[in-house]
Order: sequence, then structure tokens, then C-alpha cells
Amino acid sequence: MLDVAKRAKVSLSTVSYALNGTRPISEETRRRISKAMEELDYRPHPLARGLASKHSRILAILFPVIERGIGITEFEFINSAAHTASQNGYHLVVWSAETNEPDELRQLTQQGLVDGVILMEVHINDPRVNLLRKLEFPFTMIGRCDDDQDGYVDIDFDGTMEHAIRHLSGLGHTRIAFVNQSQATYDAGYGPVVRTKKAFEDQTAASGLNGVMRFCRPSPQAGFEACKELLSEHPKLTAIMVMNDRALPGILQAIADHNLKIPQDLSVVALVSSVRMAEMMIPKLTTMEPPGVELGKLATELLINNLEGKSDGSPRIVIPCHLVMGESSGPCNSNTGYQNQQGGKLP
Amino acid sequence: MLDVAKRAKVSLSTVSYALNGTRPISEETRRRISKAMEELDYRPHPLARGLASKHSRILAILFPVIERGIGITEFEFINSAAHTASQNGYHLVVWSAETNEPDELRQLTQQGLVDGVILMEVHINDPRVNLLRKLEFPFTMIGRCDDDQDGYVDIDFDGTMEHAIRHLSGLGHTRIAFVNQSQATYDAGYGPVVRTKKAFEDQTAASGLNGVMRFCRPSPQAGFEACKELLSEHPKLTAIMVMNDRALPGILQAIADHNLKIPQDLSVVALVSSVRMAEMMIPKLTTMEPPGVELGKLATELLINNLEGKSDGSPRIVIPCHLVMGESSGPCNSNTGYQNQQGGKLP
DNA sequence: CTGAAAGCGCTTACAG
DNA sequence: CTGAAAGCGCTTACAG
Repeated sequence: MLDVAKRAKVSLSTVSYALNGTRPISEETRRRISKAMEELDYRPHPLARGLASKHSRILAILFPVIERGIGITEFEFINSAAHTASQNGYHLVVWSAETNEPDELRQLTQQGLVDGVILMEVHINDPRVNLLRKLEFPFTMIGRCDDDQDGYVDIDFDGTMEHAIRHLSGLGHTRIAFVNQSQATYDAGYGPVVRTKKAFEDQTAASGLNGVMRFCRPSPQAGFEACKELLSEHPKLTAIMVMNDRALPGILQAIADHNLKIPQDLSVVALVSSVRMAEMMIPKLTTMEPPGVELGKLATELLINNLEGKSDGSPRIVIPCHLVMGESSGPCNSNTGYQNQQGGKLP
Repeated sequence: MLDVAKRAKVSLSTVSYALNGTRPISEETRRRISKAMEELDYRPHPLARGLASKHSRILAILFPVIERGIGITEFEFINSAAHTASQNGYHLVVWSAETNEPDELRQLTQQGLVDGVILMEVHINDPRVNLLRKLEFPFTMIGRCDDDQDGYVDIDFDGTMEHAIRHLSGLGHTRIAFVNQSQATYDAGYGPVVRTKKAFEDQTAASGLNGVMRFCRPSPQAGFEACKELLSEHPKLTAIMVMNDRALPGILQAIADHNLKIPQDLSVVALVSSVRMAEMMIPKLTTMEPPGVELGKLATELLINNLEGKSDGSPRIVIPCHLVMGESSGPCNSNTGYQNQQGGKLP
């Protein structure tokens, strides 16, 4: 940097100011400086800048360590966050701290490497959020707690559920099951599980639909069992919604075992599943696809705005999933429902 | 740090030496210092340390931007690398630079934020590798080029193929197809595609087996078409190996359309697919599971050793995938092969 | 619109 | 085994 200053015949500080535009520089000077930087192939040193300015321009995202494992959507969050950070001159580091072990997180934040953190897999009452609030450490969430403090972006679960139900009831379905994630995640207050449960119950009741929900662990086996149970206990079901990717193959298997055809006898709609996941199933599933890229981007921008004082007052943003048609949902034909399975079917 | 020094009644530099053990400190002094650090809740500042020492203790991993999209295994690399880095006192940042756009990568490395980088999705002749070599910038690869320079860790594709073929030929299969990834990735010299192709051809020839390979784009539709073609052109096939996750549902669909049952009529083995992916299929696939976590860990350790001068001479490590049985592979029963499909089958 | 100088919080020769 | 001091490459009041 000193070399640049010399070559441009200005002082060191002028180069610095030119670099980050914190005070007016004459056109002429600026030109000489950029020319000198060009010629010397100069690049500012991020560590030095960080040390002097107290801002590292490094963000962290917390890698969730979760029972169901990381999926495509979580991956999109991270990738999109990295990309957005980079576009804004930031770097993104990944940290994997246990959700319920805020001590690790405390260590990491207090190190001072990072300006702010992005949380995902947020719980209704999240120890990490409580910690960051207490430390007054800048953060945003993909997801949200119950209290509406701090900025967040999240999926609009009400809207998503409404759209999915509207899709099915528009096809004539009135008896709809919902296979949620596990009881354990519900008990732990994991946002999506809690919110979809409530939305499903409220909305089916309000629309006079017959709704039944099941928790289900994230495995094909658990999906198989849950679905078998559902089909025996509720033989008149004509549609199943599933927010549990890993249970899906078991669910489809159970449906086939009951000699039901999708979508003729039973419609299946995936909730908050990426299209890529929906395409892995036979038949390709109709899904409510989550806006993974958008959420990652918005969360990152929100955090950066916050850090740079351009905060629009910690916005709360929710975005619904959008319906992507597959081949697993179709008109309800109550004549060919489960109750008639023994009658066989013509082509 | 000065506060710590004062409280421990030693000089600033002694605290520093105690911290990173670069010179002997008496037991007594060390105790006073750690006590003082404890009491003041002192944490060393990584940026300052980095600036002074010329080592940021930050690593980068290049996010692949690829046609087939990121999968579970790639995710394991990243997660495992982050974890290993953290265990060794490093941080991991994610960068997404285009594979064939080394300019971005040059920018990023020359910034000086990062001590070394981990490459994945390495091609036989990889512009990123050439760049990093030219810049003499420390790096390791998950994957490898054709020349055996620099340290790497990679899947042992020969061994993996051998194991898969042994599994199938042990079950009596002699006519085996291999659905690889796309022609485009082969032409681009993407390591896994090139190496499995060669291994498959060499080994089937050497064992006197009937082998046929197909390239296939990463989509169910492409898988469907490729498999249909295979089954019509090679009606005596009894086994198919697939290294193409996204094509899998189409392949299974095509098999079902030909009225073939898995595994009675046709065995299917996934190659380099995670068990989690194999479980998404019906029936659950037999797969050669890649050692994702291990590769991520080893690559990171290799890089760190390299940076810290503990290099064991840039080791070249390959690890085979290991067989995880599913329900998609079984004994070859040539009486019930495709050629007999019209004869029907007893339960 | 521009300069001279202190300081960010460490590491590491240099000296004893 | 321990200290005093220079320096890493920037930012940012302070002054003009």
C-alpha cells in the first residue's frame, strides 16, 4: 500500500480513503491511485483491514447437526449465503455447533473472527438465539423463534399449507393425512414441525375437511409403518401430504402394499421438499418447493445490512413454498378409494 | 493480552510464547499466565495473530458448481472438512468459483485471507490445479489429476469397480451394464467418470464378462431412455451398475416398464452413492458407498500438515467405496431374464 | 480535498 | 527461561 502511495505521489492515508471511499477524493488523484494499484497488482490485505477497522467482513453460518441429515434445501441455504456474501465483499465460514450446545457457539463468537452469524434449523425457543441476544452478537435466522424479535427470514408455513390443501381440496379430496417429522423434533420445538402441525389442524378444521396428522421418524421404515397405520385406521383417506423426505420411500411402499395406485386411488404431495428430491420418487411427486436460494440470499443480505447500519429495522420476511406439479396428485375418485381395493380395477 | 501480562506479572511476549508454545516457559510462569487468562476471560484475537504471523489459520473449500447438483457426498466432504479444520484450530470458508474460471480463484487466493484451499470435483487436467501450482499456493484435492503431483485423497475407483463386479459375478452375473455420468463430464475429463469407464472396460474384458457402458445425463428422463435402450439392445443383461444418482428413478422405471423385477430378473447396484440415497429407491439399492467423511477429513489434515511443515511428502491416498447390501442385487437366474419376460413368472 | 501519526492485538527476531 | 521493541498492513481521528 505504501508502494502504491509513493507511485501515485500521495500519502498512505489517501490511498486508504480512495480504497474504501470514506471521504471525497479528487477525480485526478483517484485516477493516479487506481493506475498505481493496477500497475503494482496491489490487493488490500483483509486481515490488516479487519484488525484496524474492527470488522473482518467474515460471516459464519451454523451447520445444523440433525437427525434427518442435511438435505438439498439446507445446502441451498449455505451455497446461496456464500454466494451472496461474496457478492457483497464478505466471506462465509461454516461452523458446526450443536444446536443445544451453545457453549461452542459462545467460544466461536467471542474469538472475534466473525462479524455476524446466520442460524438455521431454528427452534421455537432456541438456546443459540438466547445466547446471541445476550451477547448482543449480530445474527439473522433462516427460521424464527416464537417471539418476533430480531430479523429473520422463514418459510411461510401457513401459506404453504394453505396452498397444498387448496390444491388437494380443489381436486375433490376431503380426507387428508399429513405425515410430519418426528415427535422428538416437535417436542424440541423445531419451527417447521410445530408450525405445520398447527396450520394443518387449524386449516382442515376451518374448511370442514377430515385431517389426521402423524409424526414420523426420518427413515423409510418409519414412513412405511406410519403409512400402514394411517391406511388401516383411515381407510377412506384419499390424499397424504408428507414433510419428511427420508420417510417417503417407505410411504410409497406402504401405499403399493395396500394395492393403491398413485394418483388414481391416493394423491401424495410432498411439503417443503425440493423438486430434485421429488423427482427421485416414482411417480415423480407433486411438491411444495421451498425457496432455498432466496432464503439464503435474504438472510445474508439482512445480516450485512444490519452490520453496516443500513438496517431496515430487522425485517421479518416469510416466503411460501410454491407448488410444482408432479404425477402424484390427481382428482379424488372416491369410487376407487382404499375401501374398494378388493374389487380390483379396470385399466 | 497486556492485561493478562500485567496480572501475571510477566511481559507481553511471554504471554504470547506461552499461548502458542513456541519456546519453553517455566511451569510456574505458565500457571500464573493461564490463571490470569482465565480470570480475565481472555481470548486471542485471530486477525491480529494472523496479521503478525502471516498465517490466518483459515482454509477454503471450493464449492463445486456442477450440472448434476450437489449431493450428499459432496456435502459430507464439506462438513467433514469444516469439522476437521475446527479440531485443528482452523476455520473453513466456502468459495464457489466456477471450475473452468480460474480467474475468480486467482482473485480469491491473492487476497491473502486464506492459507490454503481444498479442491473437489477435480478434472484430469484441471485449470484450477494448474493455477494453484503456478502461484505455489498450498492446496489439496479430493480427487486427482492425471499426473501424480501434489498431495491428494481420492476414491479408489479401480478397487470400487472391482468389488462391485466381484459382487455381481459372484452372484452369477456375466452380462453387466454400467450407466455412467454424462458424455459431457467425460469429455471434460472429470475424474470419476473417466476412471470408472476405464476400470469397467478393463475389468470386464479381463474377466471375460460381457460389459456395456452408457453415458447418461443427470436426470430421471435421461436415465429412463438410457435404460430402455440398454434393455432392448442387450436383452440378456442381468445386472446394471449406476453411478448417476439423478438417473436412478428413470432407470428403475424403465426396468419396471420392461416387466422386469428387481432383483429376480435384474440386479441393480449403485456406484459411489450414499446409503441415504440408495434408501430413497424402491427397492432399497445395493450400493458402493463412498467414504465421504473420511475423504473430507484426510484432505483437510493433509493440507494442514502441509501448511505446518509436517508434510509427509504429499501423500497420495485412495480409498475404495464399500459395499452396502440393499435389496436390489441377487443371484443371476438366467431362466428368468428379460428374454423370458413373456412367459410370466410364478410367485 | 489531503497528510502525518497513532493504533488495531498480536508474533518474533534480538538481546540477555 | 524471560523482556523490550519493531513490525504485520491497514483505518481513522486529528489537523490543515
